[in-house]
Amino acid sequence: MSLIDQKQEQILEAALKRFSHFGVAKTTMTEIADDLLMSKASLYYYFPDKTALVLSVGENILTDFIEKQKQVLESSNDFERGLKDLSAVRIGFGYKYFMMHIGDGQSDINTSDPKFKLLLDDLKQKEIEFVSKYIKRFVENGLVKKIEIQETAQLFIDVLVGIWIAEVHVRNKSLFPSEALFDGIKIKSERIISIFCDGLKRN
Amino acid sequence: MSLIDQKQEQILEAALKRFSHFGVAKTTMTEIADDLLMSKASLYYYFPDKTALVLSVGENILTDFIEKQKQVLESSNDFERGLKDLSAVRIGFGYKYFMMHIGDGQSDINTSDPKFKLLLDDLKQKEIEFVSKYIKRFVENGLVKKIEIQETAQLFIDVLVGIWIAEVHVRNKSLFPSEALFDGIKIKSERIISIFCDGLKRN
DNA sequence: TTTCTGACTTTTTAAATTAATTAGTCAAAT
DNA sequence: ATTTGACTAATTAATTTAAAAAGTCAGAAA
Repeated sequence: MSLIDQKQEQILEAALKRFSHFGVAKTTMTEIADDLLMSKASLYYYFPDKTALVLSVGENILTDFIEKQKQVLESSNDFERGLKDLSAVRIGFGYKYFMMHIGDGQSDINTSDPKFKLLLDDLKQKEIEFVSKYIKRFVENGLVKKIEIQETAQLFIDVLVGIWIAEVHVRNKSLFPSEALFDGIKIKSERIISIFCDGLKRN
Repeated sequence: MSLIDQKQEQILEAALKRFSHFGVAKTTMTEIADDLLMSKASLYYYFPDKTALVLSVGENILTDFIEKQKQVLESSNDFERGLKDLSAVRIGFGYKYFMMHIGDGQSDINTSDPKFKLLLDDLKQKEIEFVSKYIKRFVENGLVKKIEIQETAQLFIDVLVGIWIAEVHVRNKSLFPSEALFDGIKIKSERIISIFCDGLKRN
């Protein structure tokens, strides 16, 4: 890894800490520079602007997010268990990066920026991809009905997102999320997953 | 119906028109009075303040909302069809009264007002009640598994609300809802309802 | 030559001030 | 008992001002 890459890594790390704690809007470039004992101007030597930095941090998180979800599904042989574990991973990430409000509308991040749109579209596409792949395995297994796999995968994710947003948006009036909120999301998600899986079972 | 009640009805009617069209915040008491060719002071003779008027309109809508949903379920003998029709009623209301943003967070209405909370809590309770009653019929029929009925009813509603909010909140960037948005909600809701029903079917 | 910085300018956001609108009241009239 | 014009009080919107943050650059340090 080149020296310049190393420096960028350090910056990304420092930025991530602040972003995930305080959100993007409440984090200034000066603060990040100070954390690293460097000048703000140096920061701008490694990243052309704040957006690029945010985007880079976002990419890292989403790559990790996708990877963890893939792993969980690939290592699961129990259809329902796998989807519940997937849900747990998603909720874990949501909790960890809650302050960044990635892709939930009330975002710090300028979601209208086409670069962010691209990132989120890519996320969505990949999610549908690996969930589809997972479902396909169990269809071929004969454990799951022959269904429109892509549509079902999409629907599954939509339902998880729906429960997430509904809970955060409607119940969570207190700006900061509580443990209880996430527990609630987890329980509800698992319940619907159970029924969902039963609904897909081959009779 | 007494004269005073008649006047109140007229006012409620005029208020509803404005509210559902422009939202509560963008409707002034003067406008409502003008629509009725009466003075604002007269309005205040019949309603103590704007909140009371809004609350009264809200009550009417929610009563109607509950009633229509009940009817649909009571007159259905096909489990899945009934729930899909229920969904259609809900989406219809959501479309009609979208500008009022009833109970979706970004509300015009001061949802922290305990009187509104009461109204929405009551709605929720009644919804769980009639969906539970509906499910119970089919459990007793033997067409649906023996399950935790109340929890399942609640979950069902949560899923519909989730899909609704997720679509409106994430996809609908354009303040005003499009027909396409509601079509999307309808399609997704119906898909998940199908799987949901299959998941609850007795084998 | 590559990396870094202090001092700077520009842009954005927040706070304070002012103006306009709206909610709500009331004495008097119908 | 009901209605209203003329009023005040409270909220909201627009404008201005001040502060903070983003972003630049000539030149120093490695």
